[in-house]
Amino acid sequence: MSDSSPLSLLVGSLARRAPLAPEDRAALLALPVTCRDVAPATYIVREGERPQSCAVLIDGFAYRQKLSGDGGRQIVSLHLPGDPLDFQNMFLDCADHNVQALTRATLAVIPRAPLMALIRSHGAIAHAVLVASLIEASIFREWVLNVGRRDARTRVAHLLCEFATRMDSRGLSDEGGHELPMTQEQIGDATGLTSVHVNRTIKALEAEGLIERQGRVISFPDLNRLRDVGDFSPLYLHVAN
Amino acid sequence: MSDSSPLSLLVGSLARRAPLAPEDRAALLALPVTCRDVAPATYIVREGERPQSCAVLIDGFAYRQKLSGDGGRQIVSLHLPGDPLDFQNMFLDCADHNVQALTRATLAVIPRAPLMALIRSHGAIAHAVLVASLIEASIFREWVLNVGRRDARTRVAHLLCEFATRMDSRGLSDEGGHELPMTQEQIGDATGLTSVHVNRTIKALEAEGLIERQGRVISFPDLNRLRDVGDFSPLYLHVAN
DNA sequence: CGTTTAATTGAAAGCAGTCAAACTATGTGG
DNA sequence: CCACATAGTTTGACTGCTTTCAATTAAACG
Repeated sequence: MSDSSPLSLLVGSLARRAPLAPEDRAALLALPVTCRDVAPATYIVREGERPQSCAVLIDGFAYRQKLSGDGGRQIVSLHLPGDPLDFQNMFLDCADHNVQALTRATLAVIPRAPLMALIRSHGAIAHAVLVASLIEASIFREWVLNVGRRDARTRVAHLLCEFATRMDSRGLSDEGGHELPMTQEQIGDATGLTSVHVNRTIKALEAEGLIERQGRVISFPDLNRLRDVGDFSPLYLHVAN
Repeated sequence: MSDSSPLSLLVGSLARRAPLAPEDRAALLALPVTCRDVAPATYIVREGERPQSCAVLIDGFAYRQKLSGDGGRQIVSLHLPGDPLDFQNMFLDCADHNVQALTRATLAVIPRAPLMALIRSHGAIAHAVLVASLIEASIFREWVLNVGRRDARTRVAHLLCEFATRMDSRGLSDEGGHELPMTQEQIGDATGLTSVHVNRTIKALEAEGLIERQGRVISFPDLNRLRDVGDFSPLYLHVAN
């Protein structure tokens, strides 16, 4: 648990559902790593590229995004500190989507070769990477459902619940509130709605007392009730919690 | 390539993007396996369960599906012969979605323990499983975009293009047409539309000469034009093709 | 402070949903 | 081989959720 290394967050993230021996943890922490600060909206991975390194989110938030032919943007997932941002590109031929910083963010960048070597030589780490990517896939499935079969009110509430739950499960929440780092346009891109309708939906949720806002800090006075509204069940996140 | 084993399809499916040595292939083909025929709509995996075996689709079609609280159904992916249907449940605590047979189907059922042992002992097979699940995740991302940001006409055309492309890439297409095994209601569940609107959309595509139908066999006289309409680019499928 | 970005609001239009009914396959049993 | 039952497709009329367009207000930032 050497909190001094930027990768200790990654170790915690991987070890949460797949056990890692001290030796595995040490090997991960010994990886060569470069830290990099990026501004909001910076592209971390671009569709079509083949990155030669793997970024891990250390601080701040990021998201995955795809563009449709007519210019529409769809955010397909959100990422919290500790999340690996492009494991998949180490194993696939080229990136099939974009990754962007949502806020100002700090990245730990690991060169491709030593990380690959580590995964090949340490079965437990390979296992943890597989589990992490399977959980990510589960979240994608839930998003297909969210965007495909729920109305605007439910969709937005679901997104907020997922965010709050994931923050909580990592102990990243402040007491009494979660800072939601998204603009209403970004919430729209994540839910398949327009920013105008997101605004109306959020104001309605606020009027009902389901959420409270002060600036960009959003809080959930009654998360249980919001979970009902958002048709939210945390099973798909596969958190012990 | 012993085509006699029901698992030879799986071997081909895994080996397509991650090389497998003859020894790896032989080990896969030596797995204990039971074949099972199921009727359309049979549940292969149920949300909440923890399966003790892993089904591989040998013949016919299947899909993954989730239900929303108000009874809506969202199909989140389609599966073709050769696809493993619940690798993820070997590594996660419990199933987060349902898997159902789309048509009458034949399954090869592998007990959990020997398959796990094989994956642990053969790095190349573990690698292939990871690559397969990463590609599946890529397809989920594209579906989020499809359902979230495209209009009905584009969505349906995209689904048809994906189906045709995946069938083609495995040599499963008949000459001059693909048998589309889905009802219009199922197409609606896969695209986030109602069956009524799917019907109108499909009839419009037919009137434009983009698709042809005779009974349940659908064909694509001009797949290139359909790809334009469906905003379809096969990059996300990660097929050599 | 001034400038830019984000949030808010209203009015109008449209795409897709809902409801209901008719029609067409498909398959089954007599 | 036909009559019936069932499942799926098709069509029309109407509704409504969400988008679009446009303008205003508020907040963030250098």
